[in-house]
Parts: sequence; C-alpha cells; structure tokens
Amino acid sequence: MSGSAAEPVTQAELEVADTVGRLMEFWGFKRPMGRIWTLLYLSPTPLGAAELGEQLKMSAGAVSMTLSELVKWGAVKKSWRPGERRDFYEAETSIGKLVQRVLRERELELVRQFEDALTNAEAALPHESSSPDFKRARVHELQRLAKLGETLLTALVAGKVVDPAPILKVYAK
Amino acid sequence: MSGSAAEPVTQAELEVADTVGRLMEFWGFKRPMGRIWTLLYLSPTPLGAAELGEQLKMSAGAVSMTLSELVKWGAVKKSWRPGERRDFYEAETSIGKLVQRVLRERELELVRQFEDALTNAEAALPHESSSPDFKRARVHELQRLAKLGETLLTALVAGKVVDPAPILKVYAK
DNA sequence: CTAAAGTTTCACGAACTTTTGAAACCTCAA
DNA sequence: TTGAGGTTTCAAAAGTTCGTGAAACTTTAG
Repeated sequence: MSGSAAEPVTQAELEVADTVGRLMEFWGFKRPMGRIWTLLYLSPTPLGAAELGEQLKMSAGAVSMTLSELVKWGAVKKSWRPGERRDFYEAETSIGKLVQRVLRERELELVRQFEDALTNAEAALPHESSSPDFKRARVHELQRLAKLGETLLTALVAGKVVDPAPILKVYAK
Repeated sequence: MSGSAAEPVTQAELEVADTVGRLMEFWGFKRPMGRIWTLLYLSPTPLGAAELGEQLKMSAGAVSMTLSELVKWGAVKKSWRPGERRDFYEAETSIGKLVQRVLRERELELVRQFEDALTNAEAALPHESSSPDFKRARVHELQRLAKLGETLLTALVAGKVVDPAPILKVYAK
C-alpha cells in the first residue's frame, strides 16, 4: 500500500486549505495550488504526493502537475527522507518572499507588457485634426499610470517605503 | 438606422481597448468591461450602446450587461444629450478613484472573509498532543498575515504612506 | 537486466463561463 | 392608448478551463 500511514488530516485542516485555495484563486493561481501548499504548510513533516492526493481527493496526475507548478514558483521544496525512494515535499514558509517573487516575476512583467502595447498602439494612432490631440493625450495618461504602477511595484519588491500620495494626487483629484 | 454616424474607431484604438481589456481581466474583471471603458475613455464625446456594440462587434445584450456592471463600479456614467432619447455613456477618468474603490469594496472585503474563515477553522481545530501546537501556530501566522494585508489595504485606500518593511521583516526573513 | 515503484504527460470528457439572439419590458410621443 | 425606439433579461449555444485515468517514461533495487 502507498501512503495510508499518514495522520488523518482533520476536517478543519481541509477547510483552512480550501480557504487559502480560494484566496490563491483570486490572486490568479489555481485553487489546487493553494490547497496543497496549505496542507504542507500545516504539516510538521514533509508529505508525499500519494498522501496529498488521498487527503484532497485528487488524482495522481493532478497532484503531480500542481506540485511542479508550486515548485516552479518556489512555494514548495522537494524534501527527502533517507531510505524512502519517493519524493517528499514541504512548504516554503516565508510568505513574504513568495509575494515578492510573484510581484517581481508576474505583476511587474505584466505592467511592462502593458506599457509596450500602449507604445505600439500610440505609434499607430492617426494624428487628429483637433489641436490638442484628444486620443493621444488620453493614451499618454494611461502610459503615465503604467509608469506609476511600475514604480510602486519596484519599490514594494525592493522593500522600500511606499508613498501612494502621488497616485491619488494625480489620478483621484 | 441606429448609430452608424459615429466616427469610425481606428484599428489602433481597438488595440488599446483590447490591451486594457486584458489588463482588467488579469485584475479579475471581464475583458469586455475593459474594452468598453477604454473606447469611452478615448472618445471626446459620450457614446451610445449601439455605437459601442458596433465597434466592438458585441451583441446588444452583452453591451447592456457590461455597461451596467461598469456603472455599478462607477467606471462609467450615464450621460445625456438633449433631444436624444437613448442613453449615452462616458468614462470616469479618475483612475485613481476607481482603483481605490476596487481596493475598498473588493479586496478589503476579501481579506476580511479570509480572516473570518480562518477564525472559524481555527475554532474547529483539535488540540494537538505536541506541546507547541504546530498547526495552531501556523494558522496564527496566516491570521497575522491577513491582518497585515488589511492594514496595508486600509492605508492605501486612505492615501496614507505605506511602509512594507514590517511585512518583509516578519515574513521574508 | 528485469521488475517494481514512482512520476509525468496527454487526450478526453465534465464543469463552468461567456456570449448570443430573441423575447419581454419600459418609456415617451402622437 | 397605441406603437416605435431603446433597453434589459434569459435560456441555450459556444467556448474555455480543469481534472481524470491510462499509458509512457524514469529510476532504483535486486
């Protein structure tokens, strides 16, 4: 038999896992990622793929793919038990590190793509007859906003003090 | 015929609209919301539902539902042209205001639900034999994180200066 | 070298979302 | 009061995402 020896995870634990799963989903990740990460986070010892699948009623395939994704994001590390052949996994507990990484690799990337796309589109905008070229001006506003977002994210990632006042001043007048 | 008199929106404009649409999608809204908002944002004059549907190749129904959602979020206002019977729409241009509103009504709400769920789950957690109750301690960590998030969001919404240092200090050690 | 254990990949189907088109519903003018 | 113009709602179609289970692959022990 595979991993049936593990302590039975309680109902409450599964609820925490699901709660985190939903939050992660909102953050743009898949729900199972949050669920698995949480189970590992709540476990004093690393767990194997079989246990996880059993507890969460997920197929081996799904567990495997979800774990790889988590490992890719650094949210889970492969662990190792001497003697045992199969892999074990444990949660990265520095949530701050994880958040920073997501901000750096995903959000910042997104903002930059946004800026690029705007720049391209702007180049393709025909010049208008009206003297203060309305559309072009608006696109500039969007670009300025993107730059601000980039600045803010960069600061957050670097752990610097952030002052949102400029945003509010300029855009929420 | 209905609203075929409007200036033909250029390809470039549609591209900007789509770019913003994708960004909005990432932010948890529907893509058509971003597209419609952008078209209005780039238009010097308010537009009617018919024009929007025509330019974006959306059915009247979709345009109607999308517009109501945008109005609900305060991203678009109903406008009015004397003489014309149908409604016209214009974009809210204070993006900062919009962001604040989303943070306040959606993100903050989410964090609070998260806290509640954790509190409930914690109450249902069985006490463990191990002296420093491992699982309970970890759930407390999650709760602390949620509180920090709440604090940060509240500050952002209020336009206060934000110092992310505590998060990094505590969680990214 | 072979067999057993574990892991990964993948095509398919289920479940969920989004969009459509049509019908019902307002509102105003004549 | 009726009808035309405009808007909203809704059930069904289309599209998309997600999870499964089986098969292929990899690794290690004997």
